[in-house]
Amino acid sequence: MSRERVKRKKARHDVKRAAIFAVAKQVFVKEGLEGASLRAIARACDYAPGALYAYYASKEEIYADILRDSLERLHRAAAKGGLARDARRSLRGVVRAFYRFYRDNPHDLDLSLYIYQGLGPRGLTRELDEELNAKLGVAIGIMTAALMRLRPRMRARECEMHQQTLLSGLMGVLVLQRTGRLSRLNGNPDRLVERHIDLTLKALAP
Amino acid sequence: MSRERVKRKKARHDVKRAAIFAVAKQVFVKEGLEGASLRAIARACDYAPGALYAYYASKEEIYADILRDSLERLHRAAAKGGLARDARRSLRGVVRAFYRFYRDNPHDLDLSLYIYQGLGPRGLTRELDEELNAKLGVAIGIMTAALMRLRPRMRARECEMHQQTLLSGLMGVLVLQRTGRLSRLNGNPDRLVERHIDLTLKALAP
Amino acid sequence: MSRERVKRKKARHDVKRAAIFAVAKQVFVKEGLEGASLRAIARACDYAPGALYAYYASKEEIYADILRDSLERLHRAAAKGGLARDARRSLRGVVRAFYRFYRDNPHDLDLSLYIYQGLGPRGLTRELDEELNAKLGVAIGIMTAALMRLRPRMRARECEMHQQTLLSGLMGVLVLQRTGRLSRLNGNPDRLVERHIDLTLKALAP
Amino acid sequence: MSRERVKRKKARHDVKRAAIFAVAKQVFVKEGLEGASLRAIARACDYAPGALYAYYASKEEIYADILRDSLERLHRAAAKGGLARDARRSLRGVVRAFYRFYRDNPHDLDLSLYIYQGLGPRGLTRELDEELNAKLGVAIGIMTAALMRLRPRMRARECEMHQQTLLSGLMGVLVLQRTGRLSRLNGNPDRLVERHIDLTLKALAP
DNA sequence: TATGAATGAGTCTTCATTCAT
DNA sequence: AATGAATGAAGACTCATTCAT
Repeated sequence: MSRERVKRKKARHDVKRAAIFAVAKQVFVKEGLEGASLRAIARACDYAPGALYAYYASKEEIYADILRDSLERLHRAAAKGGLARDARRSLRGVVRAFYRFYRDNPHDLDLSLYIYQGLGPRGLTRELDEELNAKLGVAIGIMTAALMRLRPRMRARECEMHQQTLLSGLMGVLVLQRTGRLSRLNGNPDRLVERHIDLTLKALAP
Repeated sequence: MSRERVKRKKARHDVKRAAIFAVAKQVFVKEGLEGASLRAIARACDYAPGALYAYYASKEEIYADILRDSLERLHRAAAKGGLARDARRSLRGVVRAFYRFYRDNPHDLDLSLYIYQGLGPRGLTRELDEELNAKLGVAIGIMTAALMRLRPRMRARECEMHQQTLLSGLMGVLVLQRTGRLSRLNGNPDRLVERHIDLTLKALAP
Repeated sequence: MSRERVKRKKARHDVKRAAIFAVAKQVFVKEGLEGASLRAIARACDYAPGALYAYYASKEEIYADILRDSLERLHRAAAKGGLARDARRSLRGVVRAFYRFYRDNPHDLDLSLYIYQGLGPRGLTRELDEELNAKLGVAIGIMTAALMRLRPRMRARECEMHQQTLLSGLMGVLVLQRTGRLSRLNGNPDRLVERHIDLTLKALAP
Repeated sequence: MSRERVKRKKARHDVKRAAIFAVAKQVFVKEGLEGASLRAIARACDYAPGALYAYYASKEEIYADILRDSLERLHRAAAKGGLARDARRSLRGVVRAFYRFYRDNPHDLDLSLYIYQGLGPRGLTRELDEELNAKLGVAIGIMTAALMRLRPRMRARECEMHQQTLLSGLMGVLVLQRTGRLSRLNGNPDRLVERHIDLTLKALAP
């Protein structure tokens, strides 16, 4: 077979894999992770269940792909959010980007919470787990960078604390919002996030 | 059948339902949500699977009962936590109680996050949702009370904001912890919660 | 529920389990062990596959039951075969019984060969394996007894050797017969077995 | 297409088929009969699964080829084993060779037992069976020859009996060994085979 | 000749739920 | 009130085989 043909075949494969991936993501968005079974995905693709195995070696691999994709989008969003020259604006930008990403893509939040439910990663391979955690680390690193720009001499310990305070704050807002609690309490999630940022900024540069 | 007999019958029924519930709770605590299948619960009760349907219309109803119970325990814990005379200590006590409850009963956290994902097969959830939210409101009210004691003249809006800031902070810590993120970040959940409290206290009474 | 009713229920259960067992044995005889899948058995029983799990906890348990039954019949046959007063006749009787059992129930031969195919017991639990091997040991013990009656002072080592020589001889005949080789070679299995017995008897009491 | 070209094509085809066969044999030796799926073989050949169908009409045909090959190797081994001048040594050599071949290639034993259980999906087996039995006949012929050398005037009937006695003896040892029974009985397969040979030799030349 | 996607039937097992008893 | 048998659908995954390319 000519190089050309091999390439085309590969391309066709990739296109189809991407299509499956897209459908899988939709299924997962519509049905939640538990509903996004191999069968369900296959059905949505008009495939027999076995057919998916030409593209993914296991269900977990599909999940991993979805999560990978999610983390990459998060990363991009955070990076873009932290571009501002001014350090304060940069930090605010990062945190907002983080927050908005999950606010606007609530299923990504579900995903990132669910996958680790139970005691640890459920079906994911050790390596995969590492890879995904690394990806998340990179995204969070952007927040660290913004913090350090704000106070270049800050000790690592302190920086970690601010970062975790912010992260937990915004995560809490997201979760309360996602589970419907915040509306019950008459709260405004956007404002709450700003509030968390303000508190940290005040603590950092009084 | 005489009224009396009907009553007794009802009483007997309730006792048994309570017994089933107690066992179900244990099973759920030991095995987590996924492991607490109807069959598992029935087995633990020394009942045949079908028998449970005399007391609960569906598996979801059992879950609902467990969640109800969870919120009640949370409520009690929060109330107890807020008993201190001193307003600051009282606030700190409430928040800590909230936090510790979920920290020490992580399955309750799972439960409270889970129930809102995937609505459950029946229409059940609408009314249930109302009831459960009301229960949660009561628990949170305790936090409100502590806040108001600290600054009696505070406007409702402001109070809500502080309350939500605290709540989101501690929820975020719990979620990060439960999903294993916090350990990755080298964080200490207890200290983080204290930090959130400190920030709010400082904002309230500088 | 009254004792009586419990008993009857148990009885009904046992009857059905026995029925399933009988069907499973037939399926296995007709289709071989590989063909005797849970589904196939269920189909033959006019059951949904899941229904069998009310009677057997796993496919392996069914297999085990079939094998157990086979070994028990073998044991009974061997015991009956060794009843003769005269030691020589007794030995001959045992060996013949052994041989005839498998000759007349060739599927039991398949079973006993298959189960241990591959490196070891395939899906059987350790305990089960032990149990079944013990059963076989008992059956073989009858042969040992007959040998010892023939030469009461024989050393254990020697006895073992005679026993194994006989056993391997008759097993070989069975296998050659079962795989169609013996007919090709114009051989008579019955006579061959007698020959093996004769050889051993001559060696024992010249 | 010219005759020449047709021939070359055929040759090419045969070469490739042989290559596939070689790989298949390796796979089968490494993984056993169950593990040697079409896909596994294709994978090992660096072929796509479908490609094999250009060379073999079905999986069963591959198995048949492997069995054919197995019998040929057995034949060669037996022939080589019977080369000794001295008739007794020659007989002993043949039997040992037979035994050792299967002892050292236990998968060949599995194969030769398996093929006759479950006829294979196609009608293939009828003719195949003929062919394979012929092959086996040749291998066994070597044993006959050695026997006849030992007692040139022996009647055919008697010779057959000795041959079958030996054959069944060694087959029985192999089967008992392969299924783990012999170790349970504390037996030594090599010694047992020698014993069978001894018994026959003694019967032949007292 | 070879590919590799796709099928369809198969593997065992678990589950919530129903229903005759 | 309680049983437990039974269903039917679902879970992930594998396989031999076919067929358009």
